Amino acid sequence: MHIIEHKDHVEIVGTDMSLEHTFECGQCFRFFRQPDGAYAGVAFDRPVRLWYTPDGFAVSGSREDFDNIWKKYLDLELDYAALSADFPRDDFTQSAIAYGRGLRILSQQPWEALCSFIISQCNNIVRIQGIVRTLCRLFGEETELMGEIFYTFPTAERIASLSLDELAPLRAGYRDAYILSAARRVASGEFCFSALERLDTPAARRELLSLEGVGSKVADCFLLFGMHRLDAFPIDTWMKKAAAYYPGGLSAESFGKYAGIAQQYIFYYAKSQKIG
DNA sequence: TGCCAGGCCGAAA
DNA sequence: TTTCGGCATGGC
Repeated sequence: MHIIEHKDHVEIVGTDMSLEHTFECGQCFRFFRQPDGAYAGVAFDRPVRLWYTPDGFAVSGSREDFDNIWKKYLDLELDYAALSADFPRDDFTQSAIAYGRGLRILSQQPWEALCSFIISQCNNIVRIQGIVRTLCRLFGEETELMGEIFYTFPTAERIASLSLDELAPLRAGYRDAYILSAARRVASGEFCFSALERLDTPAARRELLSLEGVGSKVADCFLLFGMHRLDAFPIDTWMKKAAAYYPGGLSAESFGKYAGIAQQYIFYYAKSQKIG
């Protein structure tokens, strides 16, 4: 990986980064493909654009922002091709890896990931994106990039100050109460992300299950996408169905300490094949 | 129109 | 311990 600094963006060459696989694999709900082919969204309260260049891809903003924020957010220092070489050799897993080539697990902010995956339960991705978009537009802060208006993800404190009636415009249904409950526990300091960082993944998962509206699936998605616990392994109904295609069944042990990355390849592939 | 969606909760078996 | 109905909403 080689970095080239430009006036208003940074170019990264020598990676297998796939913007579409990374931003369209269902791990985040805030980035959208633009008419010019770039991906634009907001993370860490900053609007950002990413696009392909002849030799790699580019990220808007300064070299300092790239070094401090985007390099880690995009998980650019982990060699996904090398680690996925150790995954099982069955056709199903290998097809999933090939399909999702260049996919990277983002390091999203914990509160945004938790809130987003509470919203995700029993919901489809297009509608999740819509609810999150409304949440940010109504309660986030306005920001701007290249003349386009974006909104930051609202803080837990901001949401904790709201009522259920004020959340009703989200049209999130029964998830309103879960969002509000989680926001209040986070904002009060009773539920602390930095304390969670000090726990191993199973212990952190147990803590997460104490949140209203957080079960095993939401907990694992949060651990993977909000805390970058690459061993977290969301198991749900489609995964059990997908296991029918994998002799011997799918399990965390099959993929070692990168089970979370593997499950994301498989999730993305299974959706494309309409498995389940 | 009906099925389904990155589920969770509480009750019943 | 597993199973099951209910929950809000809207994409397809």
